[in-house]
Amino acid sequence: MDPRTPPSLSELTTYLLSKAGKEARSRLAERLAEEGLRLWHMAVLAALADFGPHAQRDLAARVAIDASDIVKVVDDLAEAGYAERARDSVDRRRVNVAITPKGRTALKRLRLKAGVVQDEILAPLDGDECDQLHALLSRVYDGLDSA
Amino acid sequence: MDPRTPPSLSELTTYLLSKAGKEARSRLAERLAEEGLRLWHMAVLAALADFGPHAQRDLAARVAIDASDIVKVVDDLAEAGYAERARDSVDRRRVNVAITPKGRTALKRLRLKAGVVQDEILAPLDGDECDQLHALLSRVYDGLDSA
DNA sequence: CTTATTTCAGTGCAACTGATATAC
DNA sequence: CGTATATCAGTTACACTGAAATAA
Repeated sequence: MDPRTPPSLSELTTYLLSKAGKEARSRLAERLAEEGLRLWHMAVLAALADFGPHAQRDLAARVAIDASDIVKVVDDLAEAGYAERARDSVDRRRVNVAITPKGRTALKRLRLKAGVVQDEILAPLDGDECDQLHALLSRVYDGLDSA
Repeated sequence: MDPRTPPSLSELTTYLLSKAGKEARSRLAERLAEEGLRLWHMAVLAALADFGPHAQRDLAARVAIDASDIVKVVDDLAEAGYAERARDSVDRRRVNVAITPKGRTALKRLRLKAGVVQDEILAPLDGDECDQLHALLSRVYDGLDSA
């Protein structure tokens, strides 16, 4: 039997969005697994690299993960030597998390992997079209919280 | 703390793709839950409406779900009166599944819901831009199996 | 005897909920 | 006291694996 997608689905932009997004995520997850990492590890490292140290709670908000789930992610990063925890000296409830030099090096590798996956996924498009897609998706992404 | 997304992530088209897709999926799932249905139920109904009756195994391939997971989906659709099972008379291993008139009516409702969600998600874009996005994503989607 | 289809039982991962301990 | 943070335990949903039952 031919495996063509039902037109009622493929005519939905949101269906294509969902499928392409899922595929991108799963391919990147595969690559990250080579290093024993998951997607959340990369997201957290990126947040720490881009915005500096965070309290764990703020880290969770930044990458939109549940506060109860970030504990294990930071555990793993600390164990790998990619991040450091330190009790906040003024508010001793808080645990500040910072990226280490080793973490920055790892993040560079992860970004390379992400670039490779992106090139695979966007292979059907030329450079201009990739830019167009990125611009359109940026606006869609920015509009997500409001509605 | 401001919850801005780390630029290292938002500059990745695949990140935007993944996030927008996930949001679209979860919003539609919410709407379908109002009818006691899930996303797979809609996908299967769409496949049956677009391509006619399928053996269960072919249905699974069509919507890219695992053969062992489609059993419950068809169970639910049959129980709701949206689909009918019938043993194939020539190959009695096969169970042929067909959509019922009631199923078609239900699918129309589901499509309306999907349209509403899509309008929400794509709200930042005008009509032409929606068309552009759909055209770009179609080509990305079509390229997914090859690489 | 091998293969195909359906079905069920179990595993692993991700996202969320609820409860607790500690500190403000 | 009430609130905030971090942590842990348990729940649900989802995708996949393995195996059994039936039929080709």
